[in-house]
Amino acid sequence: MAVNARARLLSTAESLFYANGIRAVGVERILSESGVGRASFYRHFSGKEALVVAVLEGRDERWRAWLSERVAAHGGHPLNIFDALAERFAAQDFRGCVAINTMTEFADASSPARRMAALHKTRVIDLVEQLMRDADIPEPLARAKQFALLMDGAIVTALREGAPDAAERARGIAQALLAA
Amino acid sequence: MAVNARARLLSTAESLFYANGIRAVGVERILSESGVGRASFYRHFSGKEALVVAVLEGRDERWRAWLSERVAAHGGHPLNIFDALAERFAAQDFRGCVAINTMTEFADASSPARRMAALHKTRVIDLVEQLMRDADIPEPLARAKQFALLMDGAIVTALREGAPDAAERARGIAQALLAA
DNA sequence: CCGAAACGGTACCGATCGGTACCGACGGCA
DNA sequence: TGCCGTCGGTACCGATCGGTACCGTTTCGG
Repeated sequence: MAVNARARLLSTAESLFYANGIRAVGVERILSESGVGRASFYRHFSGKEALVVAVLEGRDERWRAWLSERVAAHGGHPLNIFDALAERFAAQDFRGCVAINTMTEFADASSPARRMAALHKTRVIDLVEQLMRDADIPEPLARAKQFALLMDGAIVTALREGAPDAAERARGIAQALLAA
Repeated sequence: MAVNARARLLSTAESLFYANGIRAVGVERILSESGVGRASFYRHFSGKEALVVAVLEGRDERWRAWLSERVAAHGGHPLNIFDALAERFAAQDFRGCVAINTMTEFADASSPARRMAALHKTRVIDLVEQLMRDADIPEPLARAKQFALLMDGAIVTALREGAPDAAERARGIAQALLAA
């Protein structure tokens, strides 16, 4: 018998949510594309929202791991964040940031999904702050928040333009910022 | 008899879409809250998507008019864009940018709603570019694109943090950019 | 070797989705 | 006065929404 129903649900849901939006994907479709039975789904998750939160949680973890790895590969400097973003923006399936998309799709700021999305962003800022410290940049937290704003701006811009240019643009701004 | 059904539909839909998200608001709710009959709706709009596009169109026009006016009121310098944004972010009903929200909610980049949202952003860039020219800033288009990225970043950040601080942060970055 | 746990499949629930058809009532204009 | 266009109201459509209940089957550990 097929095992790991939960893992399949998470994987399928993550792909569908990211590609189509959360509200646009019904439970039915997740079930059919994952091959998981309806009952099994509700055995693992209390409902759709719980699945959304779990997906966001996994995405947060893996995305930050990916960012760390790619930044290190580009040299480890905070500016290399935007080199990593450029890679992501060029991907065929790029459709923005799940956390941003979640914030726009769920109006209630106190909903579990929104809280998870907000938590993701603060964790990214923590990561960036550590990169700042590693590079001996003064006021690492303030710098990290500035970079986070640039990252979000670049993500939205890349989604709008359908081109990875926004990463370079943000990188240029960040460079001017550090030089000032 | 009640008149101006179309105007009421647009006004009600705009409020509901902005506050709750587009997919989250059904036609039924727009009808009941606007007091417009079901048939009248489909007489004015070919469907929900046409209504969405019309709402985005109106929003684009009025938002840019509002931005122009507020920037002028703050002095007319491109940096005053972020003073205007700070006002918006502080509003109780602030829930990001309709164009950004639309881009994240609609996966198909070629859909009319997405095209309208993209058009809005290019028009905003045009507006910012003109502000750059008025302030005698070199390379106005490149500067406008940088500012647009900062604006989007500030909007997303403000939505995430639920506080208007992001506007000042973006203003600081923009200032450093012009000084460089 | 047997039972518990996890599984896939399906029937079903009320609610709502976007959309169509038709109705009677009211408005301004000729 | 009569007519025509706009209006609000409602019944209805098939499809899908998220969620529940129950089924028989498979896998695995005691």
